[in-house]
Amino acid sequence: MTREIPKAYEPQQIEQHWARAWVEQQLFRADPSAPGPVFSIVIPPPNVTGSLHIGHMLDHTEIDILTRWHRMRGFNTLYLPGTDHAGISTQRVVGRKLAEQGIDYRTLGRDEFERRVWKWKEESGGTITEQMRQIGESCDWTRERFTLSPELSRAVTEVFVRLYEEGLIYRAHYMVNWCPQCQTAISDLETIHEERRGNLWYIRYPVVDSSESVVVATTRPETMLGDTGVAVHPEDERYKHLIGKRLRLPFMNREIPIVSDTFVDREFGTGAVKVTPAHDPNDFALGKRHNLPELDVMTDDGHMSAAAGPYSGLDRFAARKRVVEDLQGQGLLERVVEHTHAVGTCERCMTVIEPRASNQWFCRMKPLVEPAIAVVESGEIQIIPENRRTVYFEWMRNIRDWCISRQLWWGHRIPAWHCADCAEITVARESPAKCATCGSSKLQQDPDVLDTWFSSALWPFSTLGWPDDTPDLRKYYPTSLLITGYEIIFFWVARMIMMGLKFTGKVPFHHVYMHAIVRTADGQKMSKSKGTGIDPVDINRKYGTDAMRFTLALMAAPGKDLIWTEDKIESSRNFANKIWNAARFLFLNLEKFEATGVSIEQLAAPEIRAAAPYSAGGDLKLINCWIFSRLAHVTAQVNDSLEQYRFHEAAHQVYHFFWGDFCDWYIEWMKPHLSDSDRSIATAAWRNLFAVFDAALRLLHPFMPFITEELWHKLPQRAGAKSIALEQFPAPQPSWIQEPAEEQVALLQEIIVAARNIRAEMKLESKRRVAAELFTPEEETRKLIEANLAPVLRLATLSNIQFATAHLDTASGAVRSTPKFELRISADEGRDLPAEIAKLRKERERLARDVQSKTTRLADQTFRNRAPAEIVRDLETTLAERSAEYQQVLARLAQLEKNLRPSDPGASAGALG
RNA sequence: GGGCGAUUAGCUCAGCUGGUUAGAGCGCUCCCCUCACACGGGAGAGGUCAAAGGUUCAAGUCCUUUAUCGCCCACCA
Repeated sequence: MTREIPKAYEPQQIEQHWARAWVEQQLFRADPSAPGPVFSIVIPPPNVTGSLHIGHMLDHTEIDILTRWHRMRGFNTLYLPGTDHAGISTQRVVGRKLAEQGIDYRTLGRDEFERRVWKWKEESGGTITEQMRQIGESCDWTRERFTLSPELSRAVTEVFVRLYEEGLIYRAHYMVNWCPQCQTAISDLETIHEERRGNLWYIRYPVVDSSESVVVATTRPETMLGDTGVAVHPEDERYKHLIGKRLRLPFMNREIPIVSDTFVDREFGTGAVKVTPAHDPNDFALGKRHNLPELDVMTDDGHMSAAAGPYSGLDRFAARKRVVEDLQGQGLLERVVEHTHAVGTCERCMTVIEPRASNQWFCRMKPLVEPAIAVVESGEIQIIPENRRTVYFEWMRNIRDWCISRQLWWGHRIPAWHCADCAEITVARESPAKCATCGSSKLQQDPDVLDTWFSSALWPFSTLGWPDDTPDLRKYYPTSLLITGYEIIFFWVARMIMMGLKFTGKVPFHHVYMHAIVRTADGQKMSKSKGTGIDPVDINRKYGTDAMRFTLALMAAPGKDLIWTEDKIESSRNFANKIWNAARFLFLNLEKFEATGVSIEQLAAPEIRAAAPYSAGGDLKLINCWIFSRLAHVTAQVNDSLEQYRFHEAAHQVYHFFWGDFCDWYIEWMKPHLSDSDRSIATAAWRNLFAVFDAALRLLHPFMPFITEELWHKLPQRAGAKSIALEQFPAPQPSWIQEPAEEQVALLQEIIVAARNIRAEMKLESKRRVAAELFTPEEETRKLIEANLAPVLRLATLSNIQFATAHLDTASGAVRSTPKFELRISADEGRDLPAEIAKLRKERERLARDVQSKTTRLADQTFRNRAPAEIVRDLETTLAERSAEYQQVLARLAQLEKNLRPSDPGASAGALG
């Protein structure tokens, strides 16, 4: 048999092959009738027109790790993929495309435009899901969903109608955030407040039939054209006498009243505030209280309307400039003061939003909030990390009604019809034939569509077939977990909880894991618009998907933002290469072994499949006990870490197990035995090696699905099996954990490292075997070393070890010691005495400090009285050990210094004296 | 204006419920292209845990204050 395995891991073809195979075989198709506990998760649906960026990769990686991990542990697992129609975002993208072709989308008309967007969706909407397939996410593609599909639209309509019937959805004339660029209302959450430097203009309004005047301060002088009043505080002595009088509004020749309202802050500006009910939320409320008329002086696209008189037709910012100039010209501008204040901008296009009173649909939130708070308080929904709960509660308790209508064409059309005859509204699931109030058939559907987040709020149950009672819904709802970024806790998470409780009576998920944000090296948030996004597909081509996944996992400590740098993925790429080469070692040597006449069938014996350890004798027994014990430990730790969403811990654990324990120690230790002339030993060694490797691959699989799948299929014992993804995650027996074996191997490792350390210091030729002497205070230790002499000698490159009966000195060689042993390598040439002395001195200082502090500590009566007895006892033991070590070091140092420079006054021993 | 978080090795970060000598990756130094891997092996150097107080027998870990830097929320013109 020939196995051609390239020297370096080349992920490209392998990944593509498996990505395709997994989808084609429908490997991850969920079966609601299958047994096992349920693990279900719905994807946070990305924008259909988007493409994956590294930020997506983080939650997709986390989701996929957990999904694969659960699946391998026997859960009935569903990972449901899908996309969001992303109203404003998509409409803007397509609008821009059309504009590039010289087409103004408005001239196409609504139906045609919608057709174009659907076409666009068909053409490019697959990008993101194709990327997901490429990176091997283990979703059930047969259950892919789209928020604007007929099925999900049906759920949206159902929810809207029910909420309307309960009076939770209403239509009202109210202040909204208007984006003049997108020409639609947007919600509070979709506006971004930016601190901007501006001015506070002080404008004088003359009092009618009087020589007096009132000065108001404003940041937006152009809105004065829409002023319908001026307000002062009722207790303000400066203005008390003017309350009820009228002012003449410059330019507009309109008389407006002075009203009193406690809302006014006497300290700010002049204590008199102009009131523009149509263009400011506070003024809107104030205007309502005082029956001031609304006067909208702007158009949908942010220009001054006919109501703005002489300024009609001007852009709002041009109008501001002109108004200020004209005020100045008429001597009505008192003064101008610099003033920084928060300006609301549209999150999509960054245009300054215009607060505007208009007719919109709203969803009443208060009645939905209470139960949604309760389930988080009770822990029925657990938010991780916990400190995000506060933010959630805070927002929920101060929630305001949600403006759900958008003046767009792309989205779920509001199922409401206006009657031309009686002006009443009919809300219905199906297009009604006549008006519910007057029976007229002159009905026209409301032109608005719903906020994208309205359908997103239903995602966990609409994707499973709601409002029908489907097997999927029964089996997989509530979902187990939601993983998403903390930036959408309000947009999405909170609303899903409210809607889930309202319409299914159940929470939509039990856990919410909020991950952090991926940033660039200079701390910027990754985003395409800023050009700081990194295309994961490029990264994957260069380093491999597994490397990227592993890198993200290594960085993903809960609640911490992570910074993406290229060197990190290099290190993960190297790890993949390490795995590859460990496999290469196994397979290449297996060929040689096979040549000696042992068949693969023998290796593929059932006990390997069960990963039965300890089948060999001699020193093999210890090392095998050790590696299986390590495996058991690490598996337990990985399970524990993943249980708590501590991905970084889990990733570190598998990394060090594979690279450190398995490659550096186990394989190195086992090498000679794999070709032992005693065939039973060799076979046993191979069996154990393959068993560990097999388990290690399964342990690694959730993190690095591609390379593990590829290598796993090359394992002789796995010939013909379908996929590692469907195999069992390592489930070690408790009996595999053997603390004594772990301690014993750790001690042998220490001896080997000590020897290597001396060799390095002496600059011995790397292959030259030298003799060593060893003193151990305990007979047990000596026996252990004798029993494992061959591997110790080999790994430490020693020719032999002679056991000493007394403490070792440094006279004839360099010594390394721990409380359990002292090791000396004697050499005539190559000793670096100054280096040894430097090292010992440092050791001396360290020990002196340590002994000192421990002595002081133990002398403290309060410590002895209050600390747990165990702590005191431990400390006494360590102190005894340290003191002994310290004495040894002093003695050795004295010797060395005498040898080197007997007359050197700096060579005196002992800091403690 | 509220709230949350960060400050640990040259760099990027771990360090959960306080208890031996504070860890990792990268970088750095030295040795080695040893028949899996130079995307490698071996051995090292490097930290008064932002500052000051406090709680405690014991603090990187808990509390307070300060400094610096982030983020989120917020209708005061």
